Amino acid sequence: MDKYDVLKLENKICFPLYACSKEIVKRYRPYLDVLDLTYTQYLALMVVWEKREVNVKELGEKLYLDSGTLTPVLKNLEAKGYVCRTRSTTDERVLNVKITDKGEALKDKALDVPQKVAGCVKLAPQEAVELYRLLHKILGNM
Amino acid sequence: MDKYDVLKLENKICFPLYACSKEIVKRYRPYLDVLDLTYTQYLALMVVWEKREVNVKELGEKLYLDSGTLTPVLKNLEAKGYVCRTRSTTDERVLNVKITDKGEALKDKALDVPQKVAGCVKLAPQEAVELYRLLHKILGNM
DNA sequence: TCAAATTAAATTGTATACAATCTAATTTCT
DNA sequence: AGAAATTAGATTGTATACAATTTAATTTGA
Repeated sequence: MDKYDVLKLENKICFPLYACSKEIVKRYRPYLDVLDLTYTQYLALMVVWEKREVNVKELGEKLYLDSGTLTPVLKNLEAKGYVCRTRSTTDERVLNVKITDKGEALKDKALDVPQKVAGCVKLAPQEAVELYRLLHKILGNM
Repeated sequence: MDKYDVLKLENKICFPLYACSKEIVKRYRPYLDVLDLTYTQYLALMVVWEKREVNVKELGEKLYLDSGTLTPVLKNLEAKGYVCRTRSTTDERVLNVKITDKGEALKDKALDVPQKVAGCVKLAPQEAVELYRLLHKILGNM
């Protein structure tokens, strides 16, 4: 044990988080490719599917993303016809993102994606629950 | 509970992993800014600091990154004078990345980064150990 | 009231990520 | 030996991420 051990990858929590996240996102790809969606587009759609209408600020808070990231993602989803973007009439600064019929139809095609990806995360059920709890504890504290 | 609940953010393990990873990486920024390093550059340097010399393939396996990502990162680190990149004499396909004196000097300046960032991950010690175990279990299975 | 401060998105610039492809070097196999 | 297959990096193209700045709209406060 020398003083440089703190600089080793194995001794960190951030690196496995980063690596795990990337590897699992990669597992989504084949299933999302079929739907012509990227993971970020899929994340954004999940929120719009649930709320039917949401503004960019709310979406950013849910997804931990800012408008610099979301603007092109949402323009892309609009170009594909899954959402429409309209300024709020009561506050022109606010952009509302609403699901379209085509976007609603996509929801049914996406239903089996979670289950298919879940197969590659081989944790016991109680381990998944614990991981979920720990991640949300970290997120809640920052 | 309807059939669309599987498409909610809260019901997934991947999204909190993705969000947690990004939020913690963000916490590195102020400390890495001082060293003129990005998180990815810092990750790469950690491996080079530990092994002194490593080729791109080995580095990619350690970091779960491919040459498409690593090539520009390593060129950047070379431009800053922290590493040098030289082709192996026994196999011209292989590119060796070696720490320089300047890179070695940077190691000491980076020593307190982990501790400073650790403060924002407010987990009990045994929770951090468990999180570490779960993440490596997932990584080991994929 | 109306200038100053704040806010929501968009834009700009830099740095990843990664799939797909390409190139050059090395191995394998007949 | 020499063609075919494999391998290591680099390149190309697309899509994030995010800090910093900008723009336009709204709210605050003297």
